[in-house]
Amino acid sequence: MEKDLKKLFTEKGLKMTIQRVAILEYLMKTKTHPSADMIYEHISKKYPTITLSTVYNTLETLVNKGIIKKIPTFAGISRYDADLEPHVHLVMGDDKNVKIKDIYDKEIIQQIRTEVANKFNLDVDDNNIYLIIEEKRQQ
Amino acid sequence: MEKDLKKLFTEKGLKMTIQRVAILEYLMKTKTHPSADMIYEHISKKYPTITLSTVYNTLETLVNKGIIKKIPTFAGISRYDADLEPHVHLVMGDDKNVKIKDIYDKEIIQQIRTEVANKFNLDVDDNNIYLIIEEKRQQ
DNA sequence: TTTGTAAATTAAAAACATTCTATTTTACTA
DNA sequence: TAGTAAAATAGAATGTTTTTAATTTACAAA
Repeated sequence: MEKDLKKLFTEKGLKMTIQRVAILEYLMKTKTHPSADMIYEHISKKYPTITLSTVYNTLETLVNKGIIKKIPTFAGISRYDADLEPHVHLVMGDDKNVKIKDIYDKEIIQQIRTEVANKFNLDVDDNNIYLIIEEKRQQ
Repeated sequence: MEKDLKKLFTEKGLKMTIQRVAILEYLMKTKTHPSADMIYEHISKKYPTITLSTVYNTLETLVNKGIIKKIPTFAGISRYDADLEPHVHLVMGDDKNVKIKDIYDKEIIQQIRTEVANKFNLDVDDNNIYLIIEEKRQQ
């Protein structure tokens, strides 16, 4: 598995560092779509010298290289996902409690793509679609 | 028209102030889905004493009272809309250039609601749906 | 295996949008 | 018209993310 990561990093022109491996492996293992801070909290238990800057920088690099996905939320805090299988992110909840679900249903994805995206002449990947559903506000 | 606003504010238990009227009227007039800062820039030309805090506070109040909508984006900057006609917000572009389009097509809205929202047992209004399509990243 | 160097990590500061606090001002009721 | 609760203001504070400058590291080439 480490070999696979080595290959992946090399292909993308990235050096393989302890920090990058730790972050990517954690993201690949979890299904919680963690934030940068959540990732930092988790990783720093094993690697106490890692900094939050590194986590942010690493995530940005991995996103730009197409290795992971950055998920927008209404709470102003991005979440991350290493699952590149085509799927739609459904973001729900409220500012204090963001909930993210994955929609793998190909029909739904296809419908959204053809009915909405293509209507506006957009060239989108299946996994660049985020559906944000805000819960009703009080009063 | 001012009478209508007076009625609206009173109904919602809000005092009608110059600032609130200016902000709401601007939002009702424009179709640009402006950010708090854009609204501040526009309003402050006519009312130079208004502050950015007031714009934020007012927007928050209007959102909580259901008078306007707050639109999340991937750029970490919220945008606002006074159009309460049921429609879906399609958020596109990139961090530096957010583009928002309105989808009024009832069929599309209904499809997203029934196919996606109801599948997850969500009780959503038609205009609480935000579809964020991220453009492909470089490299 | 060692060395050179570009790339990555670090710590800290800065940037940015947004919220909060304490004070002053205002809208509206009586 | 005066009293009062609500709103606006100025400025500080917050929280997330980015940037900067210095140190450390990965890895290619000798």
